Amino acid sequence: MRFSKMFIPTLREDPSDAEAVSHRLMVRAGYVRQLAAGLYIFLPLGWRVLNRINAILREEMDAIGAQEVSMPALHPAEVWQQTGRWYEIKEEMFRLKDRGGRDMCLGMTHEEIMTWLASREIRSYRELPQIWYQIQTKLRDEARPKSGILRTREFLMKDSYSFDTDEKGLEKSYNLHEEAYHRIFQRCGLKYYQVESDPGMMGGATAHEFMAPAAAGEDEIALCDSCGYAANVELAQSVPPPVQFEDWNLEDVHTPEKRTVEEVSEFLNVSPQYFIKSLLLIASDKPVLALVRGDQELHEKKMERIIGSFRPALKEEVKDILGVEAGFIGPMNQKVRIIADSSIKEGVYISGANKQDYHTKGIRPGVHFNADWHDIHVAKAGDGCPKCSAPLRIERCIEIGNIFKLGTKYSEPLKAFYLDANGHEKPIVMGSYGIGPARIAAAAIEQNNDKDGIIWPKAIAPFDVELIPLNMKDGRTVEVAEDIYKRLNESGIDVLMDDRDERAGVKFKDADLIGIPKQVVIGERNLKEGMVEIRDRRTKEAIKVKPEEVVNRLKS
RNA sequence: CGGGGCGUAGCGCAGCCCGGUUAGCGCACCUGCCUUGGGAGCAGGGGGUCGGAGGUUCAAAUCCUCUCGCCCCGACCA
Repeated sequence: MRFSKMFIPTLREDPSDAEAVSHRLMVRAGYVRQLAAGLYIFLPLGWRVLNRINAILREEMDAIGAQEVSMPALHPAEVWQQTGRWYEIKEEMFRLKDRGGRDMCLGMTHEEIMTWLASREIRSYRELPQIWYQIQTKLRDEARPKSGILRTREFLMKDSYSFDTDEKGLEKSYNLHEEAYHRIFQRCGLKYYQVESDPGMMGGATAHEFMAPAAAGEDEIALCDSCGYAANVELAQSVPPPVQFEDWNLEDVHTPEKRTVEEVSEFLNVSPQYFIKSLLLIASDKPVLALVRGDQELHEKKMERIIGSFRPALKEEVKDILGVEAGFIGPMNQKVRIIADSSIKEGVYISGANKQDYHTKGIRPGVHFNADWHDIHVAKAGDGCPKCSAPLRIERCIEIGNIFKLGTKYSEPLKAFYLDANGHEKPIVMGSYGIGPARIAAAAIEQNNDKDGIIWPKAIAPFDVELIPLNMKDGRTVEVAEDIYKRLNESGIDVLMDDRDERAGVKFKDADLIGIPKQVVIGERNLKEGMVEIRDRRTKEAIKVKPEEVVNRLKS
């Protein structure tokens, strides 16, 4: 491809509204343009990258026996009503009516439609297993689109769905995907982790996410370097650092105007881990008192799994229900239900005295109060690994893929049943597996860039090599460039030749910005000795070779 | 949906507080000369509903009200 014939609108300056590195560079290097919040146009370079990623996805999906299909983006409401998601999902779903007044929606995912298809077509265990996939646009009315193409309202997604006769079959399909995903992300040149994830509203029991570490990511994962434990912070467990307790006697201490753990801790000169933080929550109109250690935070998602949805109590509610101001509540002599973090089961603590301006010192859990014990704290860096106790690390990541065991959550309501060998009707056991190609691209940039621009991993770069004839007015330069261009094309190497009549500096800057991993520089200086230069975008190292050797050197 | 910020030429910005020539700068763009190994130089030129609507005023990019859009933080994220 010739640069002069390709639409590559590079920008000299950073776009003002781009924060994330990948966003900034994709706009600046001419890969994407923004149409509106969360809506992006992929320009020729960007589209090439996506297609390269998609080609890898197809190869690896096909390799595990998955079959590509094409699904409508517009869905009738009925299917979504049957699984109940029409009602569960709120503003996130784009809804509309057709001319006949029928309720429709834009597909945010395709469990319903895939299962609908299976329910109509799959009759017998002989037809199973099946894996169907699509690489198509999904639409979600995101509450907050952000970080360029990382979180958009319309996005490409590789979704696959497995259909099996039983759990064992599902296990197999799940493992096939797991392995395929490893191959995919490795081929894409990403650094990533596989972590345990929250199955959430997708239902089902087991789920994993594939996470690419990057500052622009929205997720945090807990990692143990010693045993390999890896989990999304949304569900990660941890053992807070142990505490050497004092043998305090039970007594009330005067703590005037000291309400937060920090304030009381400072006032009494006792570290926060000797405190019990008491938080009053309102769950479906019933108050619940949540207790975590003073140096820990309440994990709302974990709590929600125990008591259902809740909200923090208002100041007045605290007074009404507990009879004391929020800053002085504690676990003793409570009538409300208490859920306490397991990490405070042992020890001697300070907490609110349930009377104004007083805290109680010497509280022994199990002796002075009772509670339901659960893991309700947020795992943080330095906490002990739940498996091996080594200290955990927290890393910020971009979720690039996920795999879920759905079970029969969708097959039952949509009546996707098959007949087993004994003639019994059974629900198909399903799994669903997603990968976001644009997120792979963004993660690759986040992980591979320098002050000059993008440094693409080989497999997903828009081109394999950029040819840079420095002076298009020099006959010899053009002649040699054209010759190398022809040879590269003939040998199946994707090449972009910067044939613009621009100064050398412009071409170098653009080449570095665009980030094609190899550059071949043809300049008069080296041409005098009959040589051209092959440069590595990442290391900036250059080697001189004869023009006719370029193809072979690039192939090796 | 809560909090914050920003809308002035294609891009990046100044001007706005404290109203008053013809709305300015850099880059990009067009023409010519010149130049060709890291975003050159000189000369000339084109390009603006100052996000939109209403109001205050003799006079509004500037003050007031409303509204739309975008970004960031949080909530949310099937």
